[in-house]
Amino acid sequence: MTSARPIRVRIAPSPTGDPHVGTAYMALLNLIFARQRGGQFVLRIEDTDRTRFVASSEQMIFDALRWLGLDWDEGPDKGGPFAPYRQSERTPIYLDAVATLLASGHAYHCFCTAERLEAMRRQQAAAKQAPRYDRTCRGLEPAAVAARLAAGEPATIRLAVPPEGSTTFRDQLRGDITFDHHNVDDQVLLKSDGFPTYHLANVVDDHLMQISDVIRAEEWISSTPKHVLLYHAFGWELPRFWHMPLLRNRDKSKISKRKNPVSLIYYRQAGYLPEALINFLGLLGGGMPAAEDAAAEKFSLDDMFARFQFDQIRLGGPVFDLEKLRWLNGLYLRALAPPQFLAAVRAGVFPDAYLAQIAPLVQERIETLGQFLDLTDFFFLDQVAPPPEVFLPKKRTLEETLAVAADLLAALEAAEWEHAALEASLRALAAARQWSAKEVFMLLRALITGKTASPPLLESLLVFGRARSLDRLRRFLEAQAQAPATPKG
RNA sequence: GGCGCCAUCGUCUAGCGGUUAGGACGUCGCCCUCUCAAGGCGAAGAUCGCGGGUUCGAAUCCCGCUGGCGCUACCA
Repeated sequence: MTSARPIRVRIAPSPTGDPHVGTAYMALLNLIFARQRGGQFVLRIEDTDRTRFVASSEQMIFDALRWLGLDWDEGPDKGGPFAPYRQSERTPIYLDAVATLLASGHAYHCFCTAERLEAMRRQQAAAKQAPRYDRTCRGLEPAAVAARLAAGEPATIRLAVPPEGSTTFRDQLRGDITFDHHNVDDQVLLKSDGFPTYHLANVVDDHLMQISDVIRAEEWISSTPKHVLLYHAFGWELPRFWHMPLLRNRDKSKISKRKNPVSLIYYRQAGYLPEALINFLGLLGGGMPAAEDAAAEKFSLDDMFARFQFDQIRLGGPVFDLEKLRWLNGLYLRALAPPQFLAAVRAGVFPDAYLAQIAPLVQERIETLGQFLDLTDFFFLDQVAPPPEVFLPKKRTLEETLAVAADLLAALEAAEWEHAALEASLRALAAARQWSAKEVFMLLRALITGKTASPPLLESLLVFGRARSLDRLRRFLEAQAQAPATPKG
């Protein structure tokens, strides 16, 4: 029933921040799939959410994936037969698709405001009903719609889900999955800002770019019926769906930056070798044949092309275990020839660009070159472990200080990584906690540098990097949670 | 709450009706050794989430339960 068509797969990251380890995982799986079947691997940038858009993100995604050796055949920076590969440059296509849907009755205009929708959901929650669009606008007369549109009233366009029946689709790893239409929401397809939502853009582009196999994370299973409905509405052939297990935190929740370093930038800066990270990712979720000893756990991307088995994938979400990654990384590091190792040290811990940023911070407070490392060691250390004498402000309890440290982590996560924004955020935190700004800055200094004296804090933070700063705070809090410091004196 | 997915040592996994349930990380011990690693050897660690079936026989098949997770946005 499915015609044999060329294998084409894709990853579709959203440029909303640091490149994510989950993106690398999906890229790896897609790349393997494509290489094993002589197919093409496409990179498509899904930048349809203008509120979360981060301009620098796209380039970071390119860099991180290339660093890992997960290169693509077609993409925004390479072009290809289905360009453009950036969704923000494809809006006419989506508008066109939406017009088709409107004409065939598969979609409709919705004039409900965000406020009304919110109120509706609150009511539904209070009545213990499932939060779902109540279809107020679904029955609007065409003339009324035209009039309101003409009057300039903002509108979205929603998918008209059939009121009865159900949609079944085949997941290649799990078999058939059925969703009753009563449980499928009339999803917004086109936002009032004129940009499509994921659901529309993704389906339209997968079809236009002739994607044969959609290999994506498990979190998409519940929206797949909407996608299937769209394919049917357009009369398009369905791709095969492969939903991959989700990477997890230690507590089994979906991997998140709050509980794990998830930024690929972090792994690169913290001195992980791309081969090791790729190897580790390949170990997760089954796929590779069982190892009969430790040496067999080590394998390359080429080994994965040769031996990875998609039908062997385990469906339970694997915990992302840093301990094992570190062990693997050590394996790779120790296997390097001495000149390669030296080169790795230079590139990984003392890159010129990094040193060039650090040097100005200490030049004016230095007397001999020998002091350089004394002043800057925290930039190079894997972690620092300040004792309570260092991080605990006088007249503050350990409990309170740890609470502020947790606030600090949250504040830095939320703040834009830029001097003024960081400073404002720290001062706001101090005010909220009724701490002096000095105390807050001192605490942060202690946690990041491990010392009470350091180069300028904010400047140091900016050079040290967001990913590593957050990780350092997180690890401090984790360590304290496990073995609380005992303040003395 | 609703819907969906999932379920083997702490973690990653092998296992696909008959195994002492295998390997790896981590942990612990011993060896090596000026130290620490690495390396070698070894140990502890899983009544295969629970309860019913099917079967001569179930971690493996079926059902129920429980638990975990995901989705439940004009985010992806």
